[in-house]
Amino acid sequence: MNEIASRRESTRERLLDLAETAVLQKGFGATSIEELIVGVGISKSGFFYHFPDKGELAKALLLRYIERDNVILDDLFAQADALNEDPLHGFLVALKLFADMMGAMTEVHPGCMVASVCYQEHLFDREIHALACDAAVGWRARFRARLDAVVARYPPRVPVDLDDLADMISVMVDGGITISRVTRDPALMARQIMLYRAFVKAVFLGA
Amino acid sequence: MNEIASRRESTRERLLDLAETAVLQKGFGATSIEELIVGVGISKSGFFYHFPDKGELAKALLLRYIERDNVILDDLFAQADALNEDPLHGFLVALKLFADMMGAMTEVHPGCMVASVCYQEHLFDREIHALACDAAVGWRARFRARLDAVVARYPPRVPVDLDDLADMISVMVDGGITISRVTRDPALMARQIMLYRAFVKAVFLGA
DNA sequence: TGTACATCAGTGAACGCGCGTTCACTGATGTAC
DNA sequence: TGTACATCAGTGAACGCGCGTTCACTGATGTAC
Repeated sequence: MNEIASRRESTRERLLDLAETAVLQKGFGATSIEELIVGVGISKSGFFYHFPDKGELAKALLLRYIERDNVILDDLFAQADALNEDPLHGFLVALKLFADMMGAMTEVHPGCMVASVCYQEHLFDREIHALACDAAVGWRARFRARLDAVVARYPPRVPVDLDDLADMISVMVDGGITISRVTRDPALMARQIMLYRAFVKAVFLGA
Repeated sequence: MNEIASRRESTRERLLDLAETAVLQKGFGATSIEELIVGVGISKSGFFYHFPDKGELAKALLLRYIERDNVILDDLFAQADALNEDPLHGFLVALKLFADMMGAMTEVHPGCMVASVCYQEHLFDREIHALACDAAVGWRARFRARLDAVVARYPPRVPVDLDDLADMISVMVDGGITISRVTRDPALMARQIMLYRAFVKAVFLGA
C-alpha cells in the first residue's frame, strides 16, 4: 500500500496482466512463459519464483478473472438497483447496462477466461475445472436470485425453468464471444445481450 | 466406391476421424501428430504424405466439419418440412428436432470445430479464419431465410432484427457447448435450444 | 501376354528448436537483540 | 546503533523431452504398348 508498490505494479501482477491478454487471444497452450518474461523484463527463473509451474499460472489467472467478473457484475447491479425499485425493471436496466458495456469494447471481443481454460485443455487437473464449474454455478445462482424476485411480482407468461433462464445469460455471453470473434463483429455481442433482454421482457411482460 | 474402399475407411479419413474427436476434446494445439499416427497405425512420415503440414490438417478438419454440419441441418429441415406446411410451425418443429438430437448425446458435449479452431489460435492463417467466418455467415443466411418466410405470414410482436435472431441460434449452440462442458451437464444444451424456441414462439405468436 | 514405367501409400532415420523445469546461487531489504 | 540472520525477488546456466518437419528411399498396384 505504500507509494512505490502502488505506483509500480508488482511483477507478479504484470505477469498475470500480460498472460491474461495473451491467453484470451490465443489460448493457454499457445501462450509461452518466454513471451511473458520478455514482456515483463525478468528471467525465466524469475517466473518460476512467482509460479511453481505453468498450471499454477492458469489457476491464478482463472481465480483473478472470476473475482473481477463478480466485482463488475456487483457494480452493475448496484447501479441498476439505484435507479430502480421494481425487480423486473432493475433487471432489464442491468441488462441494458451490460449490453452497453460490451458494446463499448471496440476491439474484437477477447475470449472468456473460463471458456479459454476449459474449452481446449484436458491438460488441466480437476482443480481448475472445479474452479470454472463453481464460477458457472455462481453466475446461475446470481441471476436465479434476481429472477426469483421478478417472478414474485410478475407471473411468467411463458413456461420457463428459472435456472435455465439464468444459465441463458452465460450461454449468450460465451456464445456471443465466439461468434463475434469468428465474424469479427465486436458489436454482435451487445445485440445478442439485447435479444436476451427482449426475451426476458416477453416472458414477464408479454409480447 | 469399390468394395474394399467402402469396407475399410481410407487412412486419411481415419486420421481425420481421430483428429476430430481429439481436437474437439482438447483443442488443436494439444492434439499431437504422434497420437494420431499411433491411433491409426502408420509412421509419422505417413502422416505427412496425407497432409503437407499440420495447418493443412486443420483446414481439412474444418472443411469436413462444416460440410457435415450442413448436411445434418439440411436433413433436419427436410424432416420438419415434410411434417409441416406452415413456415413458423416447420421452424419450431425443426428446433424441437434439433434439441432432441442434442439431448440424445449422452456424453458431455464435445466442442464445436469452428470455435475450437478459432477460439484459441492466432496461430492460424487468415485462410482458416475465413473458412470459419464463411461458416458462421452461412448459418446466418440459412436461418435468416427461414425467418423471412415466417415473417411474411406472422408479423413479429417484438421488434427484433432478423439477422440477429438468426445469429442467436449459433450463439446458443456455441455458448451451450461451453457451459454444458464446464458444468458437465450434457442436457443443458437441449434445454437452452428449447429456450431459443420459446423466444421465437413468443416473437411470432406472442407470450 | 510380357515388359517398362508411373503412381500410390507409405517407411525410417535424423533434424533442430522451443518449451517447461531445475538448481545452486545472489544482492537488496527487513527484523531481532 | 551495530551486527547477525532471514526473507524477498530474483539471476544464469543447463536439462531433457517432444514436437513438427525433411528427405531419401521402397514395395505394391495400375497403366501403356
